[in-house]
Amino acid sequence: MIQPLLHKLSNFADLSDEEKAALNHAAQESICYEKGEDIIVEGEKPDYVHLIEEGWACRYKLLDQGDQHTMAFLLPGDMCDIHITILDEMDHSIRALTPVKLARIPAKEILNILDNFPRLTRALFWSTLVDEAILREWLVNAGSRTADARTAHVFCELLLRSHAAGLTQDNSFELPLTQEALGEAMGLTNVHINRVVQQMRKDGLLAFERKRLIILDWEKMKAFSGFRSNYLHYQQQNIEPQC
Amino acid sequence: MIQPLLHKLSNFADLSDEEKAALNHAAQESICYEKGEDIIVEGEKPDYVHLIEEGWACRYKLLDQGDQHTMAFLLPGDMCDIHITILDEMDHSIRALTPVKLARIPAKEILNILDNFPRLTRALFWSTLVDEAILREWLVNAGSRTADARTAHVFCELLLRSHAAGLTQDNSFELPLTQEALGEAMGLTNVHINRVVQQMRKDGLLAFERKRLIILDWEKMKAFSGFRSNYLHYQQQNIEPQC
DNA sequence: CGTGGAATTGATTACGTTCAATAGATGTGG
DNA sequence: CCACATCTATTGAACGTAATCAATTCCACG
Repeated sequence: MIQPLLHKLSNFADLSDEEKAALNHAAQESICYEKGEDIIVEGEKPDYVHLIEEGWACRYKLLDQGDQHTMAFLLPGDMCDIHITILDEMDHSIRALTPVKLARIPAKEILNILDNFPRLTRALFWSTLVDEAILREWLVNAGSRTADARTAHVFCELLLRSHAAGLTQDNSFELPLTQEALGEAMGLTNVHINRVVQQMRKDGLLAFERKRLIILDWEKMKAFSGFRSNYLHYQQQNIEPQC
Repeated sequence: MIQPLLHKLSNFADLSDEEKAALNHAAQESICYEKGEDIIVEGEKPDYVHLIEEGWACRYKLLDQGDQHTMAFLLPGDMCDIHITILDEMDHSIRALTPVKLARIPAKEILNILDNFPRLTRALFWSTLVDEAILREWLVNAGSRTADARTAHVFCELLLRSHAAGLTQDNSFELPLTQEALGEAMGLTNVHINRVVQQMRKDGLLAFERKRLIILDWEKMKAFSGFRSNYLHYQQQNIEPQC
């Protein structure tokens, strides 16, 4: 199923049934990975483009001393590696953070879409540019925001992205990550993530229930983290929740 | 003149005379900005795509408290805002760091290239994906490297990028930035940049002459910063200098 | 009910900031 | 060509955020 992708792209343009069918046709084959498994490793040149159907993954790089840094969270509806149609090889790796189900789209199917479905092509290009915009915001986050504001900012983003993929209930979404995995994305230790999250709970900003994150006070979260949603480029109204 | 862009794209593919002429035709009109002037401001939707011909610029975002974060350095041959062909509005601003000369390419000229010059289109898409890869590396930099390694890493990158644009002499290139401007990109204060640069000079890694940065020991710089050039996706040989 | 991963807490350390002052460089007008 | 103004680089001292190291508690799951 490619519902999350369709749901996300609908934020950019209303796709025709024909266009939806083309996407669906391309994403026939599915493949599953276990939690913790590598989907693509730096240096590879895969023949397929991967689309997340269920579960979470991350982009990451290994560093000299053996530790690693997460550069992106990939959730249902996100493309993992559309770059490989152009670039020589992957410059980073992708790993399953939960059990994931992926659509394997043959590169030639993507090229077919690029040749024959201009509006769909623009929608995919839009999605790529949004990914780049997210990267810019994460860079600002890492470089100029304090640990607590940074963490809150990513939570705000993930709520809206989950919402765009049709995965929210009210102001909550499934966040199936350990504090350690969060830390690797924020450039913080699991210890410090823990303290930051605790403080935000005390302040009534958010709550956790199982692996579900509930944003209790959206306006406060935005103010606290300096979050502005413009970089996500959602054109739809009502993208922000009411709390 | 679009020499720097052609020089850079030659790292991806050998363009035909016809393709070069098409690019040249698109980039007829030029415009100059003073040092410190904004070229594009967040929220705008410009009608032209800007290409740097001479000088340096930067992408930046303003933060709550009035300070700002630089997300990219743009040097000759770099496109500022090819996104605006798809996205609704700019989610960040671009400013001249030195006096700059830009080519203003009408959006319709870009669309013409996209429709009629597939190899050129792929070359431009390659360039966009490299920009995204640089962003990922900067994110790792900001999140997981110490101030000195981070600074050295960016210097390594700028040497190779300058080289790709045909702007190096031996192992040196013009770096027309204040330590404050560098700091805004690294998420460091000007004071700390100063100390880091001084230490690297003492260690014989690099030297400054006017506004020119000379890499004295490339291998040491790479080892010190954990720099690997793969993310720049240059396919040409001899991209790395001999020291 | 026991086991192992995840979350939590405490104490210490270090990297980089902040504030403040000085020195150097660059540019401009008289 | 000098005097002044301004921007940039440099240095010092104190502070603070987040890392590190080390335990302990919690919890999901077999």
